[in-house]
Amino acid sequence: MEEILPHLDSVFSIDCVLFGFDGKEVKILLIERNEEPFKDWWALPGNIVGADESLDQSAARILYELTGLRGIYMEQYYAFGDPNRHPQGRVITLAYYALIRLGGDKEPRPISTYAKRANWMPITDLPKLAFDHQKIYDKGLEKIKRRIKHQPIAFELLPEKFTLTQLQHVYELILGKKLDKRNFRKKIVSFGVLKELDEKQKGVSYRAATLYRFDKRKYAKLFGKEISF
Amino acid sequence: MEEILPHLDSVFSIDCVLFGFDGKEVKILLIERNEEPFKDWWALPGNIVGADESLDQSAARILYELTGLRGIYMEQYYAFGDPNRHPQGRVITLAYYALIRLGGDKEPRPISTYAKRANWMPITDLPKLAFDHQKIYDKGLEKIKRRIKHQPIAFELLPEKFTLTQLQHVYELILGKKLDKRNFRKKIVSFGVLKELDEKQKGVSYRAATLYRFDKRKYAKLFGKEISF
DNA sequence: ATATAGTGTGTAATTTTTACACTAAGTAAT
DNA sequence: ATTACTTAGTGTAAAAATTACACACTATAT
Repeated sequence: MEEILPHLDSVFSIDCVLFGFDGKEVKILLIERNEEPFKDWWALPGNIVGADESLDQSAARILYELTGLRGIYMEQYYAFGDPNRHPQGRVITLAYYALIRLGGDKEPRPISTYAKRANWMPITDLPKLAFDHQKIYDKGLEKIKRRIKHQPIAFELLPEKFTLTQLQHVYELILGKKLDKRNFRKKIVSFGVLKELDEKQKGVSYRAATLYRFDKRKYAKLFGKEISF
Repeated sequence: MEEILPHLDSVFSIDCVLFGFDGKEVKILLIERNEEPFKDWWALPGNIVGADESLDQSAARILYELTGLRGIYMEQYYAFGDPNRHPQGRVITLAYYALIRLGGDKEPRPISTYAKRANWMPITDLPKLAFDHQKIYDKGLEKIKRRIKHQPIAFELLPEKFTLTQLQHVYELILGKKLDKRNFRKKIVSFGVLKELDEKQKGVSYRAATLYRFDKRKYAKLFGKEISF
């Protein structure tokens, strides 16, 4: 139930944890603030929700403004609204995470006014974050860990064609633990959402691995079935 | 007559899906609106987030005002913010669900201004809901289904002392499917969070079942381990 | 005493998960 | 062309978890 009350001066924003994977490391995109409060601190990218935007649209816009990317997998995961989380007033923020394959053209653009610059930072070595952004990040990572066990979202971090070792690598980095190669392959293949290609990895100085593709059609059919690691 | 809308970027509210169980049915608490828009429609209880309230506090307040209950298990689960979800302006709402044991003194109180009355309605037979509240409810049920499979929240719907059959009943109602009695008991007991009491059910005209209690201490120790149905 | 209604229990078959190590294939250096 | 190097790719046996399934027990009511 909602009523329109005249007294509010609360601000509603969206903050994004943009997870990226470059083949080596999992990173998130942080911006260096150019404004008080927390000037010169690193922070999660975020913005006020526009008057005519849906929440998803707003999140997508923030991502687009920062990276030039569209059509990225994003998911709302938690609202943070402690009355004191923002030193200058009441700001309720809704957190989204996104999964992005890095490399090539997908570097963040040089940025708007409120940030000096943006950087992909490895999640293994993050700076102190502004506001309650550490908490927001932590919860995001937790959510994504849970999610990756049950839904095939790891593909979103990989190029269209990838090897099973790369896929396993993503799982290991996000879950923060080693997985057994044979069991991993057995399981991931058994879900039947991978399409083995007639193509091999290129440019490696050892035996080239077979490339696979995520098969969205097959996945759609399975939907509802859960997977688990 | 046209209402004059304050000039606001957005209004931020909380809506609650209060799940209750009376031993027979799973119900949710709905209010009958006494104001436009959607006057005379049934709706989820909700309210604007107060200036000095955290989100959890706000949800707890809404629940308290309606039921007089405190200390109830509540969980934030999703924000709804379609620009047109409220006919009179932009209202972003954050949804919470709660789990409540019904019976005895826990009936909803007669209500404040915006609602004529409040009623526990069985989820198997809900009326048309105001705004996008059907969507909010659907998502809440979905979340709770997932949650009940992985965390011992079903206890929140039961009295302190309960029988295994009652517990199974709750699972069946929420998951929407029958479970095997022997397997259910085997599994739920194996988690080790139930304490068998020296007491039997009373007032039944057949063999009385043993009563159990949920053991929070044991649960705290297990935490992190997931359960699954 | 008998009918009734729900309680409480075990096992075998199947499926899933886990642990574990070597050969194959390609590249690079000599 | 031989060798060294590096990662790809594969199977099996043991253990654990899940499933399917039916009947005797116990308390009450008549």
